[in-house]
Amino acid sequence: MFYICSMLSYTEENYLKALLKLSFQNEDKPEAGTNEMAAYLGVKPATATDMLKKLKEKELVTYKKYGKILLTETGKQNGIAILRKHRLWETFLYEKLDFSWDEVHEVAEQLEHIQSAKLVDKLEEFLNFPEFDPHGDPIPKANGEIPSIDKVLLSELKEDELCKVVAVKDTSTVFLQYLEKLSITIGTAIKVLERIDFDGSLSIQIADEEPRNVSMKFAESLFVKR
Amino acid sequence: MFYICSMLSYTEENYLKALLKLSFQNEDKPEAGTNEMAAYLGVKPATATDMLKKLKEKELVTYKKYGKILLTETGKQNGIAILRKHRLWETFLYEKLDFSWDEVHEVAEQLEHIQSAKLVDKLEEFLNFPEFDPHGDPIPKANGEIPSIDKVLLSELKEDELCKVVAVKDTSTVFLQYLEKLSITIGTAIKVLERIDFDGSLSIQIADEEPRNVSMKFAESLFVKR
DNA sequence: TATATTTGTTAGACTAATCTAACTTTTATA
DNA sequence: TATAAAAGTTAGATTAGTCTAACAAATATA
Repeated sequence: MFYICSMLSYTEENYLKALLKLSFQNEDKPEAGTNEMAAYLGVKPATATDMLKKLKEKELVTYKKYGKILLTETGKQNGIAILRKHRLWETFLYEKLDFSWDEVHEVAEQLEHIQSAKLVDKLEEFLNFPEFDPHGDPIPKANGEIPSIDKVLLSELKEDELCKVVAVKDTSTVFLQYLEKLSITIGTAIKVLERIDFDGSLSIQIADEEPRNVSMKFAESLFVKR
Repeated sequence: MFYICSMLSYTEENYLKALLKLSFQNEDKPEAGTNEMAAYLGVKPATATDMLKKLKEKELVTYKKYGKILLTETGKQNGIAILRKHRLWETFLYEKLDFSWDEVHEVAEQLEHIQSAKLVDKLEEFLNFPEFDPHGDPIPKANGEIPSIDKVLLSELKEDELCKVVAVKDTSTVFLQYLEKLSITIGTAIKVLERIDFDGSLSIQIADEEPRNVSMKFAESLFVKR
């Protein structure tokens, strides 16, 4: 039962991670299409086709011509290992090196490809076995387990409900910087004061501040816990 | 006066670093030959020739057919920037993640290629602006300056001289593990008790321990300060 | 100094990852 | 259901880094 193969290229690792992320996005059916993959990775569909054939050869994905792509168990475990590294490095950058919320991703994209089992495990220990990264996403354990947490979108709450921010759904720089401007971070308390049916926007109270209105798009980008 | 170009490939960076290291080795004339480079990098001479042409195009080295290779000022500054990253990461691994003396190099070889000016500077700050890495080698500053230190080889000392270990010349695993076995680390005090002319070996006292004999090869692999 | 040895270069080929352009299959829709 | 649109594939080319084998230049040595 040894799933993690270390002889993957930088690029192969990225394809596996992309596939894993896409499978999280479409929870019900964790498959992806060639164009979807290509768009996600910023390459042309032709390129993705070639790579997918290669990953199939290595038994990391199941795939046949014109069909959907699915990770095999081995492919999934390898993807999870990369995600684990990514999120541990993000946590390191944020907590130890004072990187801001929106700066960590880009550097972690590079760091996640460093090959050293010892490094990952020591880093995890150094960070005190964190369960969630700076964006609130769960950090897979060494055995591949992924911590889970109850969370709903802010947009799902009813009037007068109280909650705490647990994660961001949208990790774009522009959204993260907006959150920073609003002093919203993981753990911030929010109360829904009013729901505006007209456009789906919400009037909310952030911590103890003055009420403020946020758009439906905003409310659909933030995960909270009731 | 901006020397550091960030558009260097992983491989190009390695060639620059190798050239820099070779130039330290032959202090008097900091040039290198094609075969020397190739051997150092573990590639064939033909490969090195191609790469050197490319580096010449980019004005990182001066080089002409059948001639010696020399770093330009830009090439040197880029090499120093990589060395800086390498040694800072080694320090991080050793001090914060409990890696041993002989484990840090391999992982730092990978980490040194991460591209992020902010990361390097923040890491340096996090480590409290160390001047020397775990092997006692100087860590270049952000401006390219390299801290210097008085050091001589243990083999140069006379009988009855006292010294402290400041760096290792040989960083091979087998030597580092031997040092660990002898409880020698940076800062350890050593007294030369006797020089054996026959084979250049020394009788030394390490800290407060019992006298012990070490070979000439050993004494020529350790840097100390009187 | 003539020749052998060492050092370095060139030419041609390979692999991984990418592209474009043309083609094929699947799916959606009129 | 016929056809247009979307999705996916193939073929052929490109680039970076590497190799081997054959060759050329420089250096060492008899």
